[in-house]
Amino acid sequence: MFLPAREYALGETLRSGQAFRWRAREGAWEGVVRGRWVRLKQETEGIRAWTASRERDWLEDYLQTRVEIERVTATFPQDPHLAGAVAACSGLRLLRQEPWECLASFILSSTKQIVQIQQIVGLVCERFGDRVPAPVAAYSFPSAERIAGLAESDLRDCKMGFRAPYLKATAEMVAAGEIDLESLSNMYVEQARAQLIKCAGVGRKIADCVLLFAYGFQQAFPVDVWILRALCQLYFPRRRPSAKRLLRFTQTYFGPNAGYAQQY
DNA sequence: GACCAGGCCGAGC
DNA sequence: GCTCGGCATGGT
Repeated sequence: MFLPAREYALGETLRSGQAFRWRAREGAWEGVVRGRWVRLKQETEGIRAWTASRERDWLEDYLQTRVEIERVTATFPQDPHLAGAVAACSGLRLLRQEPWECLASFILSSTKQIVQIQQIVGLVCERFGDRVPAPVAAYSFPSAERIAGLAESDLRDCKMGFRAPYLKATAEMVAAGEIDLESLSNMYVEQARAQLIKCAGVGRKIADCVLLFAYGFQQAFPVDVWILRALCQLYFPRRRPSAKRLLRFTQTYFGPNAGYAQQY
């Protein structure tokens, strides 16, 4: 099928560190979205997709192809740093991922480099996910129930180290219904963030990643070590802003689409 | 061998 | 309230 999309940088989007399961193969991108294998290829007027399903809503939703990116970047503050970033990454989008996979993946992300996160997530899917229909071996992301039922050692064997008990505890909370991931989309952002932070291994940064990459809360602004360095260098040169001051800056300066600004 | 990587948690001020 | 060490694992 074909998804029309203007100004969409597929490759940049899929390897921008928001999702960890895409692989480049023969000039296309292969991955699994909500249990469906799909192969994507950039074309001038949009994105070509090969997949078993004939429906398209799930893929348009995931890729956010209907978002008019110029309307988003137009809300950014006038600022040479941001203008440079927009020019350098034109067409970059935020995806709309499945919440559980996003939450679990970012629990596994702490103090790991992206290649290693990809490796860990890949192992988890291969070992505990289900095979999905595809021309190559492909697996779904294992459900919270599935992970909750595993031994911590099974998880550690996927090279996730000290993150294993966090992932297991969070999977147990989700499986037991102590946190309802579905319901978060109907909440205010602060309320949804407080829910996520109840999970083991989830603090402000990981919560904001999930709010932004899975739920589309565009005000969420994940501050990782790299963003922190960039903010200090670009906006607070030769000063030492407190964490509180810096947080307030991210929540006011960048406007209603701060999360997009962060990604750029 | 030392140091660091898309943090979080718990202890000690 | 804030700061700081510890936490696995793999790569420079």
